[in-house]
Amino acid sequence: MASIKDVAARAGISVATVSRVLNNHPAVRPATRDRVLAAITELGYRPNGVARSLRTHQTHTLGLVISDVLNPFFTALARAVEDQARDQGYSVIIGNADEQPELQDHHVRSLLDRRIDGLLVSPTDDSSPLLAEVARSGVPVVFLDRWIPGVDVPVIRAAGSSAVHDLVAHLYGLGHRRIAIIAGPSNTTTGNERVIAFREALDSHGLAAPDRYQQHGDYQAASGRRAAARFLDLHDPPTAVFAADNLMALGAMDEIRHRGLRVPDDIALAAFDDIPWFLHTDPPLTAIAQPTGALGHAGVRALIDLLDGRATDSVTLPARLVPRRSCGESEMEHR
Amino acid sequence: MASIKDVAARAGISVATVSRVLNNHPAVRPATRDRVLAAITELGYRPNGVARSLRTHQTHTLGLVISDVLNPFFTALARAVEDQARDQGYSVIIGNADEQPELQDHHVRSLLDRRIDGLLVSPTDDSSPLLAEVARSGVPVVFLDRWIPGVDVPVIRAAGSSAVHDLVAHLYGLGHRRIAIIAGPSNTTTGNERVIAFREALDSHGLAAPDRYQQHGDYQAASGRRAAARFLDLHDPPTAVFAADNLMALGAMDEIRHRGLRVPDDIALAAFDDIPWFLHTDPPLTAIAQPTGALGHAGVRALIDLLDGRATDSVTLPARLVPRRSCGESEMEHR
DNA sequence: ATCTCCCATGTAATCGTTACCATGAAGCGC
DNA sequence: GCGCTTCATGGTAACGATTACATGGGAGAT
Repeated sequence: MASIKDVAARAGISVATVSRVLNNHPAVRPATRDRVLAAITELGYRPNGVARSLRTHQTHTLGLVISDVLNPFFTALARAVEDQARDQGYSVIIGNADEQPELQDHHVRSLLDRRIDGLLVSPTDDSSPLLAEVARSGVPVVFLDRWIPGVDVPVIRAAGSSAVHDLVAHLYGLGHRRIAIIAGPSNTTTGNERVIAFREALDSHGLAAPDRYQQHGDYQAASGRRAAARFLDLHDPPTAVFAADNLMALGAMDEIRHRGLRVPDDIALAAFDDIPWFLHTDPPLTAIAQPTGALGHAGVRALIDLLDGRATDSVTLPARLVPRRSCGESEMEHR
Repeated sequence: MASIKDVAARAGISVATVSRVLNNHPAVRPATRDRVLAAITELGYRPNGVARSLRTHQTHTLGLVISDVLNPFFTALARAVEDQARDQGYSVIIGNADEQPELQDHHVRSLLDRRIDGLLVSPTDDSSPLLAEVARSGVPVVFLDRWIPGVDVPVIRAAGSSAVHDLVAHLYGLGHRRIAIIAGPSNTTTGNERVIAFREALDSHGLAAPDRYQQHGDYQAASGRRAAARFLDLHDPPTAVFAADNLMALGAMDEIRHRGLRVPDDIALAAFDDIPWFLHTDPPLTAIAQPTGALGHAGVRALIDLLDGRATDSVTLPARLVPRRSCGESEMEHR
């Protein structure tokens, strides 16, 4: 593969000048620039990004570590991150942590070894010594969706609390009084937040929140299924279930159907995270929609601000309730 | 950030020896190795992958260019590729072409500039001068799922044809005689193959395949919707529709429901690509399942074989029919 | 005791760029 | 016409690693 030296030789000029042309430095005579450009096309030369990175200490690459690529929420998030990064001239390397802290650490280390310019992370849990150290050591880091308390980096996330209140109000309005939650892992920030908002909302309607109406899952379908099974085995099963993410909602739906019960007639179901498929499930699922694209875009912007040394704040965007048929019929049905 | 020189200084030794320890070269006295290791942990040293790559001409990174990350089939494929690559000590940079040839070229170029060791591509269409040239120039390339005729690189894909025959037989068995297809773009190999298999299957049952029962989409939901609308507007609409990918099936379902019709009572629906959500749609969708994980794994193995200079063949894996309720009731219902 | 040979280690070239400094020519004011 | 600035360009050190080759010391063979 041709190098800058070959181009220089071909154009009868020094490598320094070729480099100037490449980086469109102003001090190059137009005639020379043309000669260089000609040599470049003749040789099919493309600058070696590796060498460039070594010299400039920049890779124009961002690392994105997420918990589960197969979760449509994270897929959409990754897509948004990639789009925005490309717009700004950056590539993205995605690391899929699969909700495993060790795998997350593996990816963080591997990305740092590749000298990515900055890191976007949605941490698997709320304490990662490695991430804390990385952030402290000055590597530009931004948390996306989830974060780690005590680690001082910008956090880009959606505030679900008011939408959760709306959801509970919606359920209450449809007559539900025994409402259960399939929560996320209690060692994730999103896991906790959603539970807290949920309990507050119950409280504000004077509803009880007994322990047996709260199960913890791991954001995977199978755990949603197990949690639903526990609820349905109770002597006074809940009339409505709120799943803290889309995959657990799917699992719960699975279990409910498996028992020959119907949503919403026998039991209502709602989920955190809206995804296109929810329109097409049987019945369409009521969900809390996060502004996924905006989150990804804001995350990249924040990280690039950090890279460029600009001041960067955390961003919290609103989530909103999207009522469909899975909690019972209401007058305000949306498509 | 500490470099190999710092480690050498700290251990009172030359950089060559540190490098030997790093690459566990045998000719290092255990005592020296320990001193080096100690210095490494004290300094928190991590080798600079960029410098290493420049020197060794290897990045231990693979490029994966796919047509649409948001399509669950490709998401799962990407996931499988990443898993297998990690097992083999490689990272993956994913480029999302969004079914746009120019974006695909952008990613290919950007990946090559980063000097990835090899490229996995699922081409957006069946002719890409850039990819042809890249392959000819000796860069290790493997095609995944789709390929480009005339470009001589290994192709890893699923053979859908026998499963398509099974599907048509299934539909025929349920009494369907007017069967339509929402095909993929005719300039993709998968688009064509599925149509050909479909028409052959119709033919073998003595069924006609009039032009009005064939529409082309672009593998996106909206196009499935439009195609379904055309079929439903006919004076003799088909009784069954086969969509050549999952997103177009989704769009078709959307349109059918929008018109107040029911699947399968008013019209049957089946899709190419099985995805977890199809279990939960209303009704559960009959689909042709590709061995997605195996495809991804085989793709990576083939590419690494190529990198290591081993002989590499194309691989074709079988797809299979997964009958559910969307084509009408049958005795053999699967969960 | 001397000669080999091998083992552990050091020296330095190299990968492909960028960027600093030097250099010579040209332009300009006086 | 002289000195000074500016411009276009060249030479070359560095970025951080790997690796071929050189080197010196010790062990084993004779």
